[in-house]
Amino acid sequence: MALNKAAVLAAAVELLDETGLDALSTRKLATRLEVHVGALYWHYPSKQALLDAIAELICEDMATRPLPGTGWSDRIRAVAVAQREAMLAHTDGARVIATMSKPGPQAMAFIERPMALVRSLGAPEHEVEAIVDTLTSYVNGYTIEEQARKLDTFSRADRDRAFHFGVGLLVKGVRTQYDG
Amino acid sequence: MALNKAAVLAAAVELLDETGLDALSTRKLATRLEVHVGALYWHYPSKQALLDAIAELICEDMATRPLPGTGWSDRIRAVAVAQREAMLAHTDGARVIATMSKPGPQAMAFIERPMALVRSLGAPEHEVEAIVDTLTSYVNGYTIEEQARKLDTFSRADRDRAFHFGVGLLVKGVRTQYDG
DNA sequence: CTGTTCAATTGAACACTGCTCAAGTTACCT
DNA sequence: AGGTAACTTGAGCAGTGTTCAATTGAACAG
Repeated sequence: MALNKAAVLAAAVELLDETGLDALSTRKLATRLEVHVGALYWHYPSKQALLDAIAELICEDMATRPLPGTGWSDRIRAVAVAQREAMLAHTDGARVIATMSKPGPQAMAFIERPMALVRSLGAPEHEVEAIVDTLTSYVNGYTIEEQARKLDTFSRADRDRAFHFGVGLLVKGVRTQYDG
Repeated sequence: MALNKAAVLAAAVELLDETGLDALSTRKLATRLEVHVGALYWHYPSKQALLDAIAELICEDMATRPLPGTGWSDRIRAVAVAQREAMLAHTDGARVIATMSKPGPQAMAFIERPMALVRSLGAPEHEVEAIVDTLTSYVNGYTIEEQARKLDTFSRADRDRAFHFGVGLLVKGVRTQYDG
């Protein structure tokens, strides 16, 4: 009777971190919680709903990390770093984000940060969306690839370098159009 | 006795296109080929191997599409378009590419095209790789998102516009550093 | 023809998966 | 003490990827 949404979610994140997304099954989760499978479905209507909750947790992390830097380009870089870092914090984190069924409140909260930043450059609203969409698409794409194939081939330092380079390219592209 | 690797692969692509990646099961594939499940494993050692073969097919498409345009930036844009188009040609194509276990010959052949293009700008080799990696990461990230959540929310024209905008941003970023 | 070889397929199973639900067990409120 | 709502159990359904001994069928050698 000690089970609740939060406990299920916490155990699911643990299991995800230890074994990865493909090995995250409702059976193993139930075993870890010393409960039968059916009990999980009282708290979450489906495995996808549970994965969506994990995605929201990751998005909350993205949305609440501090953004060091004062200038515009430093802060937009920091947004990209926060997005990647929050996904890297969990095994297959990027894939969890990619497979979420629809953006929840925390996901919305997160994109509001780069949106406000880019808006302050004076870009028209529909281009603000396009720019932010481009940035987040790149970060997702890079991190999915990173977690799928780069983790045991490249050092963390190398991966960071490549990522920062990519973000730099994008930021330069934005700057040539709206800044200075 | 008419079964062979090519026939299995072709049927798998058909099934993928009709029902999507999540519904692509070895059982349904066997039924379509009027064969028992076990027979598939004579031709492919695992479902993943079969998915890798589909991924290679998509990559071959990326690598062989014509690249219209004469100038440098037109051709690099065309590479990005070819990459996206080849993935859009199949249901969940981008996800198939993202989950392939390792890049095969056709995948290598494809990245050689932007590599050569960027090399011709005079960038040092390690930056060539970083630039191409950034571009392909963006295209993958955008197309994964597109096929997962944008297909029945935005028109094809809208999606094309957003994509071209993103590619343009990236190209501008590259240009400010190595061109003119 | 016969006999052998061997690639290819069958048929049946194994160990898993997400999910459902009637029946039970609690825990709390009146 | 009785009733109600919250929660869990236990068993099962329909599906998944994968394995493998046994069988087929065609090609080839004597």
